[in-house]
Amino acid sequence: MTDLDDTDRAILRILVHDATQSAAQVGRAVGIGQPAAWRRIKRLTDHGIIAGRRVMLDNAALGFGVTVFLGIRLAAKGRTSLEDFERAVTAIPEVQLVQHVLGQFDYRLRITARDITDFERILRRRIMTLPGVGQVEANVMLSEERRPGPLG
Amino acid sequence: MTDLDDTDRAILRILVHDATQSAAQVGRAVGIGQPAAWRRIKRLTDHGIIAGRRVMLDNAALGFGVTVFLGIRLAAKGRTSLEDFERAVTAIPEVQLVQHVLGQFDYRLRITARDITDFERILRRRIMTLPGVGQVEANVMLSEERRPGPLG
DNA sequence: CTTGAAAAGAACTGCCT
DNA sequence: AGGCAGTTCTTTTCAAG
Repeated sequence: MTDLDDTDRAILRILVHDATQSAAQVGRAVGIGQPAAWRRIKRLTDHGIIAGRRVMLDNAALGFGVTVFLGIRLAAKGRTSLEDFERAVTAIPEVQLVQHVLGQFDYRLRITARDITDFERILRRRIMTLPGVGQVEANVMLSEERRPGPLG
Repeated sequence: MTDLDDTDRAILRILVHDATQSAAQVGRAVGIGQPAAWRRIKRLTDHGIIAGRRVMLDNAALGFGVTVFLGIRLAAKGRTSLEDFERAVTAIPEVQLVQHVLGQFDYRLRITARDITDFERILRRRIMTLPGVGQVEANVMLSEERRPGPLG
């Protein structure tokens, strides 16, 4: 495992929040020069600690004002049913995130819909018809706040 | 609300997956030139549809191999208790995501821990001592798959 | 680690179809 | 809207302290 020092952690903290910053800006923020910052970022990327760069979309601005989290417990758990379920759930365009979990539920899904009516349509016609669905729990998201996480 | 055409949607689909691509590369992928692609990306950013750019971290590579989702129902729901709870939960470094939700639970938290022992420590000393916690449900994440979402 | 420099490429601008 | 050409900036690599 690669060991990171405080400077690496500071760099990650910045880039997780805003990856538009240049290596020079990041370097200035953490008290090192541009080449040093660049080398560190490259090392973190090469070692897979930085796993990728993505743009974040404003779902509301795209007309998808409703985000719902579903907890799904499968009725019949066989080896094949997990794969069947995953294949089917992956084909639903409104599903943003599929998490295989251990606990009260077997899967957690993040769904985006235009409005509650649209969500009901997705739930009835897409989710409830998935192979093997048992108990389904829904939580509508009101607000969300991302935190830096274990980096501090 | 800004209306997007198919080209805009194609651009977003690419950048949500990998934002390291240059405007020229994105343009080539959607069949337009570099300046046209750049102008579209800028417009999408200015209109807030692209809400930001972030690096994705590999929590496992950072030594945080365990991700747990907590559903939390507050015991006493008063006007102040929501704010007290949010303030306290925000101060826990292992909390990556705080979602205020409507449904069976009041909040959903994403927690990262080094291992299950570490998670138990966080749960007992940090989560269970939060102001107003009632019912707590935990799901340990096994795997996660992101999908393009409503864009296609 | 730093500074400085140079080459490549990406970002940005103005003009034209 | 898109394309072309040019300018400015960052990125990326180097040498040297």
